[in-house]
Amino acid sequence: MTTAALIRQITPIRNPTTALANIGARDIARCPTHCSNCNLRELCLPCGLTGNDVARIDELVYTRRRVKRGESLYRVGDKFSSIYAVRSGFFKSCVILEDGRDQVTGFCMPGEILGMDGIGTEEHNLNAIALEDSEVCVIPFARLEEVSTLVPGLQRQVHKVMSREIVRDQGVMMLLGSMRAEERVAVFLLNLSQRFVARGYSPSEFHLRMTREEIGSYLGLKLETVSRIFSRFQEEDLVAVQQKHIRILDVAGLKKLMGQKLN
Amino acid sequence: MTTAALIRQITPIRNPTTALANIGARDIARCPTHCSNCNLRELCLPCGLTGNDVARIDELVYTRRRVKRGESLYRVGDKFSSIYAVRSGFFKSCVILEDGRDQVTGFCMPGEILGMDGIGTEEHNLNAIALEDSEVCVIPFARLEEVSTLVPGLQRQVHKVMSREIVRDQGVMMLLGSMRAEERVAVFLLNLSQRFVARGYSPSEFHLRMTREEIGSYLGLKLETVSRIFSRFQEEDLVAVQQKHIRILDVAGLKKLMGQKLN
DNA sequence: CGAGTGATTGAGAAGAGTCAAGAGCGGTGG
DNA sequence: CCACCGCTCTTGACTCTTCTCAATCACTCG
Repeated sequence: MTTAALIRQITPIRNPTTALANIGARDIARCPTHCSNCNLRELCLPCGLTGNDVARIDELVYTRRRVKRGESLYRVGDKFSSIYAVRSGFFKSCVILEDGRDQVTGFCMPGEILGMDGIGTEEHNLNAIALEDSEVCVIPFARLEEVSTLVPGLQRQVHKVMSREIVRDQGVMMLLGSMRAEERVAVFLLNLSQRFVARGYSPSEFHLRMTREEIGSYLGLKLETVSRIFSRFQEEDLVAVQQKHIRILDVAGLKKLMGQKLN
Repeated sequence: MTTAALIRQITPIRNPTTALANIGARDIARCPTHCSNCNLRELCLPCGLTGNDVARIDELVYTRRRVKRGESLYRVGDKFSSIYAVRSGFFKSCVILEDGRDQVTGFCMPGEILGMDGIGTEEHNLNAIALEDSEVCVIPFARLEEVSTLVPGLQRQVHKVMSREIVRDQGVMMLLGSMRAEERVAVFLLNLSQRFVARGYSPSEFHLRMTREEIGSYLGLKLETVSRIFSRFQEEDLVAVQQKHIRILDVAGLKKLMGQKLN
């Protein structure tokens, strides 16, 4: 990466503002960046905290950072200093093996936290790459730890967020370890749907931000297999697929595909 | 990511070099229950803490619990109250789907931490089952959090342990998502070997505590496939397998198996 | 409008799964 | 001590899912 690109990337946004899932740049400049005003707060780090404690987070989260589509928020080996709350946009995290194999380990949407892979080793173990122009709130982890010692509720919340990440990963292990291709794709779609609902979007109709190849990588399948399964689902009237646009027609049908497993 | 990193990664606690020389089960049984005296302290929760801070953990960890082979330390749905440090023995963690599928999500050996799957939801999301008669130190999590607010080093350590668990899981996702059966088994063996070394055991000769079926479940393979691959490795003089007794003959050869297929 | 990605589809190959038989090991009880 | 049982492991033959390779189509962007 060039220094210029690096500088652009780490340039903080000076005038913090309120979070609305799809506000334009002009609006951003106008509103303050405070968790207490952010409409993602119920999904994000402050979730479950009371007004007072949220105010303590406000002190922490004063920087934002934009990441253009295709650029990375951080890369393997980068020094770890902060975790990030996605404000808008969409990310994938992935590792690249020396032989070139690239494994997507997760997708991240607004209100979700990125970067916890770096805490243990003090450098990042994953790449986080924007799948569309995105914006994140930068949460300096050392300061978060400091404030956590003063605000037990916040400490607890940090632990919960990390624990959920562990449980989530183990869900993916289950998916990769014991499900057939059809089931994997069904789980993937249903999971996306759920996450969109939680953000106030339609549960049944959405745009995939990632390519078939990225989906395949995440699910441990080849892109052709993903494509074939989308086609098969379409034939069976479970979903309507048009390139990246997905409409889920039969949630029950998709769920039935996977024995019983509900996430 | 390097192959070495991957092998390391699926190890729960990346230990800091200080290998412990030949601790046997008998020695462990003799020492009083204090982290500061424990042979495993360099691998376990206190790893990296100074004498003073370790003393604070001593106050926390006053209970131990024995778990007989085949019994569970905790089960899905149990109320979460503590995390556990394995003192002796061997555990697997697994989830069981309604349709009977059973996915092993990890194996846990002395010095490693179990139970962090429960923090987020306040109940456990996994089953932890002893593969041999085992003993764990019980660490009440609420008290750990309290003490953490007073001892920044400890808070940091808790975060590191959790983060490593996240990174470990992502290593397993990589394994399940993009490796062929042979590679998976090779990584599995090399990883076990590393973890035994860190505990002062032979890197090349050890007993598998788990069945072929459990290995298969963990690696996303059927038990027959695991068995066949062991046989193939034996034919190629990479390892000597006799039921559960494993001798690794050619570490380099096993490592070479990984990364032969480009994507 | 054309170039370049990304997506779909087909045919054939390969890897892993399934089913089944039998061997090895360890414990139990006659 | 031996025979038997139950469990785990090994091996073979066959099946089937998923991958690979390749051709073609669909969109997007300049």
